[in-house]
Amino acid sequence: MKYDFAAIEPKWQKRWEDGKVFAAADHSDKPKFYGLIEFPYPSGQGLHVGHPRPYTAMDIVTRKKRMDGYNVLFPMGFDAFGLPTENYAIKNHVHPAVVTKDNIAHFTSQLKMLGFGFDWDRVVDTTDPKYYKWTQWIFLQLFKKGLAYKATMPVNWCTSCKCVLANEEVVEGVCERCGAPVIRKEKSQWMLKITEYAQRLIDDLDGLDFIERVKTQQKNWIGRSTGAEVVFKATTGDDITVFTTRPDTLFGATYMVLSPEHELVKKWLPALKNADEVQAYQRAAASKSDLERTELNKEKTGVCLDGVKGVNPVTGREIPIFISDYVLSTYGTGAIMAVPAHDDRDWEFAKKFGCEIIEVVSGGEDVQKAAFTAKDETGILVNSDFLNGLTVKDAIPAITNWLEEKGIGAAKVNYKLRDWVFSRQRYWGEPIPMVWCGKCGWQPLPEDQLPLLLPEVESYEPTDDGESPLSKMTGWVSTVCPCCGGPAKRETDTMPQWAGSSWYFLRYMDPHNDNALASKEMLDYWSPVDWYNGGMEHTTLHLLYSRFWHKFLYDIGVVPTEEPYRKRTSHGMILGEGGEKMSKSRGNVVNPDDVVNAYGADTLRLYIMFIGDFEKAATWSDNAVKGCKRFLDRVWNLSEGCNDSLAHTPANEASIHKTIKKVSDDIEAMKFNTAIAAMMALVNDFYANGCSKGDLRTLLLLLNPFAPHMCEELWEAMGFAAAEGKMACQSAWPAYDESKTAASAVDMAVQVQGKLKGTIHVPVDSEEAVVVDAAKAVDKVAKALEGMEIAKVIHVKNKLVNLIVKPAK
RNA sequence: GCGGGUAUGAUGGAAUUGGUAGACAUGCGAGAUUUAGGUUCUCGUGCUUCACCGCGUUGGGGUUCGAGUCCCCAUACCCGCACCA
Repeated sequence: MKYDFAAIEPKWQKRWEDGKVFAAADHSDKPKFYGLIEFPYPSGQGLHVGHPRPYTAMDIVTRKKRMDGYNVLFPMGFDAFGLPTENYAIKNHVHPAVVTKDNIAHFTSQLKMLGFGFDWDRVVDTTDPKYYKWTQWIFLQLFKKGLAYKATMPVNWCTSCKCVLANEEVVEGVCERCGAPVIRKEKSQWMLKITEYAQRLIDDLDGLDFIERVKTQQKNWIGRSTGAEVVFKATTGDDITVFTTRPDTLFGATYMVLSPEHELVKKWLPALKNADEVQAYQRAAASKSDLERTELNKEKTGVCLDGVKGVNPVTGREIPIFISDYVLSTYGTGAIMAVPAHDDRDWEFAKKFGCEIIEVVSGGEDVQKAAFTAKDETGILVNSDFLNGLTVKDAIPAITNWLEEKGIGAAKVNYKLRDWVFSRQRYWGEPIPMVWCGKCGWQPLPEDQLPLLLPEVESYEPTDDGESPLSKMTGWVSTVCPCCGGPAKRETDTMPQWAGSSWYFLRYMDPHNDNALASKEMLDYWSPVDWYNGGMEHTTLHLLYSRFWHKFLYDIGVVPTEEPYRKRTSHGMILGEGGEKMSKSRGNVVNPDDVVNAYGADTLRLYIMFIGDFEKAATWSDNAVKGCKRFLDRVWNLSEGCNDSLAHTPANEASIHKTIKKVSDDIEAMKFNTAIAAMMALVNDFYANGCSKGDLRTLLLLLNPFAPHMCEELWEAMGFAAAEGKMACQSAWPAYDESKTAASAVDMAVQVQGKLKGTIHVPVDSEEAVVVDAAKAVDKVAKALEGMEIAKVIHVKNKLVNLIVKPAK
């Protein structure tokens, strides 16, 4: 009989689904295992071959875990709010909810076709009101704890999407999604205080089993730096607080720089002699896009404020104050003390504007020629009164203490991480459940009014003035104040796409609960996620956001663990033939449907796992797919050629035990490519040595997580299903016997002077004398030994023997 | 600029603690089966003057009996961050 994947695969998919084989049990004596992959955005294009890479990997892991005897939760869902759906709806005049429904149906059928062992009873859809009710609920809790607030601030504004973006969504000055320039715009926005969690988000990484680059990337993004805040007086009497990581260089501060947006500049403006020039600079800075700001960062610009000076608090000297866009309004205090002798940027600015450069740390080259920035023990303080003679390391705490005693400064930690801009001026998102009352201010919607449903609108187009399409729905916008009952208005912005994905893994634990986001019992049982695989591109977005929300939920007693995910791994991208990113415009997108039709889902799964190192990018190759099909054909054909014995064929015994060990270890380490290679090698052995029913049985168990349809079919055909049930249901991952993984005899390398001369076949663990005798019998060795005597023997058991020789006397 | 990573046949990629480099697969070559194509099976396949010798893991040095693996220098490519004081 031929391997008819087109008949086999739908047959088993139906049986698995009808039998609810992959349903997770809410109560079980087995240990639990929660495996998670990032749920997809259901785009109109459907799945492409990049999607199944992480899904197949986690499917393999969870199928093996089931066979190891775990109660497994392996769920799937859809992150369905988002711009592409909304844009499609605008263009084609369909409701986004309709588009979403169709796309989800399409994705679902594609996923089922690939045979993933998802628990389909637990599917979540972030656009389902029963789901986003709880997304809104979490927002209300954040608001009640003071972690959600509305603020007017310069935000990233995408000129094409007509929408604000989070810092994390701006890549190289352009919109991550559409590539249009991003500019700064003053807008009133809902913000989430993720900065309040900055330190915990760093500290708690230590206890987690995350791949190292995820940890470093998150730490760098949060960007902790320690230093001090120092208060300078201005000649106007105002205080100017600056942040510095080098308070030790205070004596060398010869000027100050404020960001163009700094409040004091506004206050001083009428009194400045060059007010026009200052205003012109402010306008220029405001109109620059982020891209322009970064591109122009080679050349420093700025304007000196004419009419006000700062006073260095330790030297008492009056120093000039500049505004410049190299000082960011959103970091620290938006103002710096400039120490050109010991900071590259200040040095560059000072050279251009002719500011004084005073050395206060000796040990470097001439500070008139370059800044000396070393922060280690090489520098000794000079020109610094009571700090003179101290190292930089000692001077920092000394001056910080001094400042604290005088009340003009204090130690301070700053983070690069900014609060999360949480409003979007778009339709297709969760409505923010807040009400504005002229008398009472912002009021949270009472929880019993959740979910606050998205109203029907006539147009989903964003407005040019930057307001959400919801703002036009006057009937919906007008409401009553939950506090005083007077007339009030609803918030018309919606939440960003990251909202729904920040807690979806919790919903899987108890997806149909109407009284809570999930019951305490289920949260206690399933938390935390044991293994979460996802893309590196989410490291500073989804992964960070969801850790933040989870910590908040922990703090208010909703979830039982401080961290949501115990282990995090990451997969590489699948590139098109030619090594380029798959994209519609390049025309190199591979559709999984086509591969399934031509070769079957098992072949596709196997190939995607065999393609290369799971963590690295891999290039698609149509040819290489055929090799995996060939392998499955060979396994299939074994079933017709094997003998009836249930015992292992003696010649295969060692290979079988070695392969069990290899496949078991490799799945845990996500080295799927070598696990498959080992099984291929085993099949080659079976062809060479003959194969018994028992040999094939073990192979099927090992191969089942990778190619489950074919394995189920053979399992049944060979009569194992009658006694043991479906492969997917039984927990009998094969065990191996370490002592049997070694053959009774081994090939050892023979070297003379470290050069390979040949190999010998000797019993395992042979003594040195035996090995040397056997080595001497090798022709090439005998030749090399002519006229020589052995000076030294290096013997590595079962590996090699190396004879060191010298001329015989 | 700073931080992290990678470099192995024609190709994708393997190589516990330093111990037979190139597993496994693709491609290619030869043969068998087949009316033929495809499939399947067998054998071969790092380079080299193809027997010997020699040379081989980006390049150059070093440590070692022995280096893809460890150390130093250089080159190329990739990723992250990028005026964060």
